[in-house]
Parts: sequence; structure tokens; C-alpha cells
Amino acid sequence: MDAEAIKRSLESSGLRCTPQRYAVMAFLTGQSRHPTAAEIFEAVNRVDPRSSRATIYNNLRDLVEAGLVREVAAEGRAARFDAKGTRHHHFICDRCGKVEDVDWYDVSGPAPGYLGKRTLRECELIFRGLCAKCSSRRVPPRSSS
Amino acid sequence: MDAEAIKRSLESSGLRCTPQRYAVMAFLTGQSRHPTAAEIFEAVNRVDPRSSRATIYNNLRDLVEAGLVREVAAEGRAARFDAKGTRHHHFICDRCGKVEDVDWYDVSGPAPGYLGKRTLRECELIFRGLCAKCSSRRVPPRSSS
DNA sequence: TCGATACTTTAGATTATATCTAATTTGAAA
DNA sequence: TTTCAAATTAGATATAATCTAAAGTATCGA
Ligand SMILES: [Mn+2]
Ligand SMILES: [Mn+2]
Ligand SMILES: [Zn+2]
Ligand SMILES: [Zn+2]
Repeated sequence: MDAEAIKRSLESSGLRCTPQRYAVMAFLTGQSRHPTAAEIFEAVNRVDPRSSRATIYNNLRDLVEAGLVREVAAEGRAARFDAKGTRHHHFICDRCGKVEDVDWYDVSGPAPGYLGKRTLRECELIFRGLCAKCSSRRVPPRSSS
Repeated sequence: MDAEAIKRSLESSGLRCTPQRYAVMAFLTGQSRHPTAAEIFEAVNRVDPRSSRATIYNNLRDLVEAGLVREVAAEGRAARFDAKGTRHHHFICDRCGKVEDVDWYDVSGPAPGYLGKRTLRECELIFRGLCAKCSSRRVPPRSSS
């Protein structure tokens, strides 16, 4: 996603393309990891323009509301964020907690009526297990052997 | 799940069945909601035995480690907990954030090789949309009309 | 161009959530 | 009983997120 595309996506969501907001969005689109607010804060403040902590949080809130970014559902202390580029699922490692992207495939939704009066918008899959790195190790990290 | 069953499940996980630990487990098994640590704290302290905040957190940690309780993957400030009774999926409301149980059905897992070198343990399905209550309302809550 | 106005950013204070510490208490086994 | 690891506790501390009030900035119409 190039600079112009980011600018357009912000403006078509009714958000001004301020330098600080752009920086958050640009950083997120360039990441396949799932950074926390603190990590985003650090990253955008390594280059101009600098942003205050409140601005990082304000912009993340605005971007999530606008549907350009999602807050990833995962356990753990700090919220993690993800630019909504191409649809994908997530793999969460039982051991190291890393959240990795997995190519999207359409999930066989529930049978009609299964969800009662609820209105379904989407089905998201979360895979759990060991990531490639953790799979290749024999011994759990906490083991003293 | 009756008292004896809870006691057995704790002990077969190598955990002492202390009054405080039992109280947390008993409360969680009786809930279809997904309470936060603060809600559990409040609930168990309405009856004896009382537990300190640290004990609630200690026991939740122990129960999650033992596999008797899971921390629910959902957005939002405080972690939510769920006794692992019968398997089920979750429906998360876009609007009010409520996490509701949905009967389990087996998810068509990814094709072999899809996940590369990762080791898959389970597929969890998260449905998103509007819960029954929010579906029946016309106007979004923030609208000023 | 000018002023009005709404949007945005900011530092620091505040609140909310979770963990740590060090001193007891408890309970099962010897 | 005595012993000792496990568990509990109050309060301190750490971490994450939000709030506040003041100042800065873009946009619009006159
Ligand atoms: Mn992702
Ligand atoms: Mn549940
Ligand atoms: Zn891993
Ligand atoms: Zn709802």
C-alpha cells in the first residue's frame, strides 16, 4: 500500500490525513506482526513526525472505528493491532504467544437458524498450537534440563 | 458440575482443593457469561470464603495452566474467563461486546500443509455480528437522533 | 484574506488492570 | 505432633489505557 493509497483510504473514511495519523497507518500496513500500542509508539517516534502517546491511542481508536484497522482478539496484557489489508485468519502459538497471519479461506458457516436471532457478519478462525519455531524445539523453554 | 466433580477435577490436575480455589471454579462452572477477574472477585466475596484479589488472580492463573479454565480471546480491557465444560464456540457482538456461547460443531480444518511447519492443536471459531438484543434495535446507541 | 469553527495533538494526571512482595496461614504427609 | 511446601493475604508496585485542558492546525464561508 503506497502513500497515496493510505491517504485515500483515510480520507474516504472521513478522517483527515494528518502526519501522525498517516504514520500510524503506514507503520501498520508495513507490518505482518501485530504490534501493541507501545510498539507503534516507539516505531513512529524513531522518525518524524513524533507523536504523543495519547495521539497514538486516539488514532488507533479512530482507525478501528473507521474499519481500517482491527484490534486482534488474543489473550495477554496489551491490545494488538492489525491493518485490515487482505482478509486472513490467525495462528496463535501456545508457547511463545506470537500471532501469525494465515491465508484466508471461507469458513463453512453455521446452518441457518443455528445462531438464533443473532445477525452474523463474519466467521473468524483462530488456529492454536505451536508456531514453526516452537515446533522445531524439543524441550519447553521453562524446562531446567 | 457438582461439588464432588469440581473437587475431583482440581485434584486430578494436581491442585489442592482449597476453599478459595473451589469458590472460583464453582462460580465459573455456574456461569454462561464470561466474567472478568473483578467480577469473580465480587461474586465469591459475596459468600464465604472470602478471597483476596491476589488469590483470585493466582487461582485463575493456576486453573488456566491446568487446562480447567480458559482465558477468552476477545478485545477489551479486562481478561475474561470461561470454565472449560463442554466445547463451544463464541459469538462476539460488534455493538455491545458481549461474548456468548454457541454450540460446538467441528470446524473444517485447513488442508494439510496449509499451516506449514506449525503444529495445529485446535481450531476455534469466533462469530461476529449483532447479538439478539442488539439486532432487534433499529438505531445505533451513539446516534443522537 | 480573515475569522469562526471543528478537528487534532500534546504533556501530564488519572484510572483501570494485573502482578509482585514478604509475612502469615493452612493442610497433608511423615 | 512436627514439618514443610503450597496457598493466602494486604498492600505496594507495575503496566496499559483513558482523560483533561490547553494549544495547534486545517477548512470553510464571508
Ligand atoms: Mn493479522
Ligand atoms: Mn464460553
Ligand atoms: Zn511459538
Ligand atoms: Zn449486543
